[in-house]
Amino acid sequence: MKRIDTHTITGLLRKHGICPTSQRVKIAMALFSSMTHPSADQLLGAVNSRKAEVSKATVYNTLNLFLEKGLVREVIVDPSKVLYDPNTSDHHHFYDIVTGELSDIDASKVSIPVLPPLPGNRIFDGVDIIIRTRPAAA
Amino acid sequence: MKRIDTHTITGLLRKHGICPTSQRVKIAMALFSSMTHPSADQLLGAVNSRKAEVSKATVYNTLNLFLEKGLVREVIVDPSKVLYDPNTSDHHHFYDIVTGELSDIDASKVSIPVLPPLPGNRIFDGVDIIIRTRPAAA
DNA sequence: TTCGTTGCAAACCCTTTGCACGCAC
DNA sequence: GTGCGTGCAAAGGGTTTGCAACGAA
Repeated sequence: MKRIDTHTITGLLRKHGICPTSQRVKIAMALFSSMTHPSADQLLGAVNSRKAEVSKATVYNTLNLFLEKGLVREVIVDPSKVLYDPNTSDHHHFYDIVTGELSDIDASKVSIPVLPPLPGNRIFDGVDIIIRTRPAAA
Repeated sequence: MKRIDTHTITGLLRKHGICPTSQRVKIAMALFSSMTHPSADQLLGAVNSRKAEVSKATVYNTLNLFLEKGLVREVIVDPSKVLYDPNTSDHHHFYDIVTGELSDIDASKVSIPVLPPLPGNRIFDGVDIIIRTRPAAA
């Protein structure tokens, strides 16, 4: 649980061209202080843990807005739900296929030496590397 | 469209411990001759293109069975649907984020030089590398 | 007969959408 | 007053499940 103050968050939102309404600030606070990769549903629960403050639709809309504005990244490892990654620096992921746990890998540790030629008339957009693991004990 | 005969498919199914019923053979034929990465829905359409031969539930059940038995791989790039990859050899993917097209990259072209240390008490299961692209023309 | 497989429809879950209300400027 | 943001509920779409019918050994 990282300590993040409201002022930092509102500044961050504004810097990305997002009007910092109270709901958006609450969602951003939950996301950036989590240090994990929460799903929309987990965020909804985190924000409303004390009392209902934000609706489900607003969480989804807000996350899509953050995504569009480059404030968060989407991590797609489980077909049943999308995870959101508050870390936008260059990095990759370990994914435990049994527990569903996701953790970061610094990009410097797994860089690809040579980018293969892109097919057709395409331009590079990014690379996702997911290293799948399983718990060691049977 | 690869040429694949029924006999090859039934042998393949049996080798993986799957009883080759007529529906399963049809689904496997469609999948292995496609040379793309079809979704469950596309396979359903392909198998039933002439007349209804297999139900939707059977397609999903069969694909999950194939997955479990290691006959196909799952490719998760789009949260809205799972794609199935008949190529189980070691390879990775280009994914066009606009058109949704997926194409293979031979593993030798993008190998990771050093595997980073796994977190906690985990064992390696595999690596997925997805190189995202966009069409070049604006 | 017996057990595994199939088909249908309904259930499920996550996510998106439509529309009215509310707040800020 | 105008426009964006929000909440609610309903719709949407892919996937799974329950159960009866079916089919091969």
